[in-house]
Amino acid sequence: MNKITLKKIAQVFNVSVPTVSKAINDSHEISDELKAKIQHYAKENKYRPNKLALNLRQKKTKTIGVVVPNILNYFFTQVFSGIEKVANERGYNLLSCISDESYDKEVKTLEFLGGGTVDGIIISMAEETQFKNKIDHFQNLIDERTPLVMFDRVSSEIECDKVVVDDYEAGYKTTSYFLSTGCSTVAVVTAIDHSSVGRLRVEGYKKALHEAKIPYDDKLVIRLGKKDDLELMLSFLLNYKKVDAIMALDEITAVEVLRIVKNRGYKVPEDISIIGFTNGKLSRYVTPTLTTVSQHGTYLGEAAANKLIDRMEDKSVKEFSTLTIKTSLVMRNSTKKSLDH
Amino acid sequence: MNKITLKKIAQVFNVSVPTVSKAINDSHEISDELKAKIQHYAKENKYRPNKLALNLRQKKTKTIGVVVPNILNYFFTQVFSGIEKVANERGYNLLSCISDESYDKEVKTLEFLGGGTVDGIIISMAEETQFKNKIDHFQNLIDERTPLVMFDRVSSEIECDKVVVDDYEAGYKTTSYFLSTGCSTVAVVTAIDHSSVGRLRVEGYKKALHEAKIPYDDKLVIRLGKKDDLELMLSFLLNYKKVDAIMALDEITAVEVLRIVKNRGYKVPEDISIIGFTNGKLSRYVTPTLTTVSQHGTYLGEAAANKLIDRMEDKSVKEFSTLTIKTSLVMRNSTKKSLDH
DNA sequence: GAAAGTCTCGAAAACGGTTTCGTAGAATAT
DNA sequence: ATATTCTACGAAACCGTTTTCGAGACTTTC
Repeated sequence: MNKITLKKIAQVFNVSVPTVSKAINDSHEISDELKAKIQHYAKENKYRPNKLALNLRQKKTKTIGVVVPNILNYFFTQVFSGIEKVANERGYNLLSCISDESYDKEVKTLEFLGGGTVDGIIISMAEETQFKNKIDHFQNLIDERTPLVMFDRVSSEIECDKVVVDDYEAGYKTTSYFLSTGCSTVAVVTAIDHSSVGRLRVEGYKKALHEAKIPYDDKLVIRLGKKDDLELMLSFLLNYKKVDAIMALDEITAVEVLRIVKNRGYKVPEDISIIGFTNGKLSRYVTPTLTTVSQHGTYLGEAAANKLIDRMEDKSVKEFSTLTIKTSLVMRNSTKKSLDH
Repeated sequence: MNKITLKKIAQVFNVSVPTVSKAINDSHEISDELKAKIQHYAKENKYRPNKLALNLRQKKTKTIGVVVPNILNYFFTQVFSGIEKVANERGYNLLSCISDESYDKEVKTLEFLGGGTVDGIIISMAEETQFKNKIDHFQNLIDERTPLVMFDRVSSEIECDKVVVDDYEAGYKTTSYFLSTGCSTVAVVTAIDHSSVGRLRVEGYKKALHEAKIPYDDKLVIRLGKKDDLELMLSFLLNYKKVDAIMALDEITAVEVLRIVKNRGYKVPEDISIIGFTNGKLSRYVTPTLTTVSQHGTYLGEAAANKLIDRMEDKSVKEFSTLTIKTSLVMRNSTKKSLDH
């Protein structure tokens, strides 16, 4: 009373397994009469070939594994939908996993995906992994010859294809924009200072300050740990100096900063301008709506998927490459108009 | 230069494949000396057993397929994390897919998951599937004897385990609460009127009205299609009658309603109270913060996963059952205080 | 009427493992 | 010295499928 297989059908008709296989696949080798009988029986009994056996035989699964750190982040859902679009178009299935920002889960997930389950993997590193800088599990994948594409949160020590956001330029562009609207004291709030992404944004910020001949003041950069209280740290900041612009390195932080700043009686953007990273839904619905940095997640996802599939399908050993995607500012109401022009 | 297999190792040491297998699995049948050599070589060359082969042999994958309609909906991400928690605890992997509310994708996804790829499936129907009421693909799964648990958006025509939210009671409770705060004209905005979930909430709404001896007025229920303009329909509603409470059946709609109502000069909750379904992030960050119906997604996910694993592991044919989970109101600032008590 | 083609099927091998069973030789017991 | 038990490995079967090849039966051809 278990699942139906070729063998069972073969027994029913008293023929061999290969014959049934060929009949079902409409091979010319089998007589029309027998084919008709077998096909009818197969349909009747809802025969479905066993995927595992098929994949084992063909040595491929037509499936891509995608590992994202979390799905509460709008950027990742965007990337994901980009990957999905391309995968669909090019005939691949997606097996998506969430590392939940945890190193252990990431390791377990990659162990699961490796060893034949998928043909290739697209991944963005978990926060904890970047923090610990443990990358053996990626190297294992490479050693196993599983094609790998890393995106956004990548490791420079792993040799593979990569797609990243130009976070350095984003930090630069955002800061410059603040300055062009007449702001002079730009602060940064980051909850991701241990990540390459966060650091690059701050580097860009420094560059913009430098160009404008504004001295860099480390006290203007709030680095939030897991248990730090944003409200408290922000009040220190506001007491420390008359800040008139804040760049928040993720969406939730941006929205929180907005709320706190408003609560304390500041007008946004008249007193303080705010720009948040990740152009998600929250930013569109808060009051005032937030100007954000769009990382073009969908496009990034598409690029990553194409890179991976290209490599999976073309075995010719090309050099690994890194694609850098520019960001753009989405203007809304938490910033003033630029004075330039 | 391809992946390393037992056969390759066997050739190196000039032994048989089973011997290598046993050596690697530390069987007592193999001499310590040979085991040491083989294990060392395997480690050195990063041997990893092929998952497909293993799964084919054991006839199980220790993997659960999860299909959610979308991940932009906070409720589903909650359910997902609940499923993940239990799956982890009980030693199962998760293979998560997104149907993107599309019938075709759902069919393709289930075809992918069926046929041995996973041991069991947890799914919530895509919007389009519910609309078209096509359920053959579910029946196929059942016929294949793949254990199936449906949650939230379920089909009454499919016989399987189910976990649902008590949407009827939720609609009732929400409406009753409005009335208890002194509201008298409660409207409903639904973008999901073709789904069982949406309809049940409206039924609950009707029951509450009936109990309060308020006649049901169909004009107070706005049913949004894909292309309908909420702003326009809402302005008709507000012109039609002096509405003082609005129940919105999903989070985005709730937030939109809030924005539109505020724009038109109404005070929330003084002039109009609002309650939204799905207790997500948006509701916490808009101004004023939104009172919402929490569907306890995480708990639901845990329950669904436990139900599925129980069935997968215990072959004794139990009756299918449906678990109904109660909602609760999360009080915030878009509603007035209850006059009761 | 023999040679050469079709047609239609089955046997065997392959994918990469695990498991059951058999067995040769060594070690132990009697 | 013979019977018995270990020890340490290999053979074979198996999971479910596809593919290559071979072969019998029947047709066609000259």
